[in-house]
Amino acid sequence: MLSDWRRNGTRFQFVTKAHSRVPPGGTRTPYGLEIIENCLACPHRQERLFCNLSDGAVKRLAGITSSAVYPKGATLFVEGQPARGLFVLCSGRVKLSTCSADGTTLILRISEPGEVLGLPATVTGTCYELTADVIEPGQAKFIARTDFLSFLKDSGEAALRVVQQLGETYHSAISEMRTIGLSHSAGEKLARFLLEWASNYPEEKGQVRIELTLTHEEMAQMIGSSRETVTRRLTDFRKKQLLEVTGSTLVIKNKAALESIVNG
Amino acid sequence: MLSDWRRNGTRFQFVTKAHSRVPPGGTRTPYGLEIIENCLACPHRQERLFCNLSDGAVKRLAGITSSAVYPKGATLFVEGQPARGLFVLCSGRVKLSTCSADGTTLILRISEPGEVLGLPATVTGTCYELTADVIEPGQAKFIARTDFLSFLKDSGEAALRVVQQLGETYHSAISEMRTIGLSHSAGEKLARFLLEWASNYPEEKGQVRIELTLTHEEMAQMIGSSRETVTRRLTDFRKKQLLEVTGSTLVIKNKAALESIVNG
DNA sequence: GAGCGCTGGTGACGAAGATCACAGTAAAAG
DNA sequence: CTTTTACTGTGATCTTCGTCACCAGCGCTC
Repeated sequence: MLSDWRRNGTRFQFVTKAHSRVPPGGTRTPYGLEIIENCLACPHRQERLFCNLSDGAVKRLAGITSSAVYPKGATLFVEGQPARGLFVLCSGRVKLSTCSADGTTLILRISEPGEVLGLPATVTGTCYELTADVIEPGQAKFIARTDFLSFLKDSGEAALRVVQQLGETYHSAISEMRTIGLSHSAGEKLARFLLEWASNYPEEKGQVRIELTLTHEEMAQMIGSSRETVTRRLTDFRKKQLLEVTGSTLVIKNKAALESIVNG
Repeated sequence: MLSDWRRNGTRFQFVTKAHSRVPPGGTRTPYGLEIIENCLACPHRQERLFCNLSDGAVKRLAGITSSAVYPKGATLFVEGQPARGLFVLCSGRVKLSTCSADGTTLILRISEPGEVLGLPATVTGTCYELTADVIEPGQAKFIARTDFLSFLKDSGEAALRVVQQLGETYHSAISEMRTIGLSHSAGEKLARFLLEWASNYPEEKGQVRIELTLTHEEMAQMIGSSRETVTRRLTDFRKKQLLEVTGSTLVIKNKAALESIVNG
């Protein structure tokens, strides 16, 4: 399932913390990122399930969170590690994966800003079931397990929010499961994956323009296939006028046709 | 992925409720099941995550639960239905599956007594993501969504327990994901599945005796393979002295060898 | 006891895809 | 500006597994 020399996957074993301090008057880091120091004043607070708590709860959380900016390639936590706590992703994108003894990797999810990482393991007190690697630099807040649990005990509001968040996480896992488990061919899996990804973008006349900053290798790991077949199926799709690819932008030209692939 | 004439999978579309009333002095139904009327006095209460709440919480829950006994083949809920509420499985076993447009079925889990079914969909207020079919008759308590949510709001204790339960559910989903997504061959998937199943039974000198009341077809649906290959791999394993099968009892004779299959 | 529904067991065949190997680019590093 | 590294694109093989087809056994009902 792995091929070429890509076999030797590199992995940062230690979290690389970068400058989280904002220079006086400035809000930009070397990465060109907007830094969120104060969750209360965060511009995204409303739209994010876990961040949109009452002022009181957010203030209390502020007391137990620590913030850091992570470069591309940084690892937030590793599968099998006892859960130290959870991360709230403020910006950037994180790859959640699991890998087997022989190095085969399965990517379960690409997390977007606003998501909570490591929540299931933190609340159950077990080990992280996945590995979290930063694939697009960004900021994350860390909350230690014990702090979080005592916070949860006091705040019924937060507990409910956590319940919802967990429900969503589960939902997306099932959805991923369906792409991998219910498809007859790699083409079907790929179509499923692309449609799933496209569901976050607006559709216009059966066409969707999506940003897909993933390598073929990574897509292969998401659908449980090999890099070469992803390349081949993708060119098939292009030849059949279903897609157009320009750099990291992918335009689904014929969404209906893709859908008919997954629905047999 | 489906074969033979087994293609036409039957599915009960409506819940079949059976006698839940216990005759005076008796605790047995026509199914030979022990009926649990009162959760407070339930002999299993201690050992079951969700049932092991304080007396107060259990009493309050009693007011909003309804109990029923389900025969084999009954369907508790169907994938895609708006979530009405959740079920607490008191006894019996339930198959959780999802199926695609062409009828291919993927089984995600066989639930055991004490588990909560339909929880993620109920708390997020979405549709059930899976279908729940009874494969071994048993009793389940039903709690309607709105009742449950208002109960959760008041009881921080219960909310925490729900959080844990969701974490466990997620954990098992990931584990299932690994069997399906990280294996190179059907044999590997089957070995993974058997070992996972065996982890609930005691090991003795590298041997484990497990009860496996699943048909080859069902196992195939659990590992995302076909009935015939399950049969073939299973006979392979027997020929290699890794297994012994007698009726629904399966003895793993050489656990180490099975493990070496999954670890490459 | 004849027939039917469901399950397990096997052989034959073909297609899909993993793997290997290498060429061509494109971007970063030196 | 060259060199290296990372990614994409294809061709040739070879294995696996899904599919079709058929048989046998078992429990059930009529």
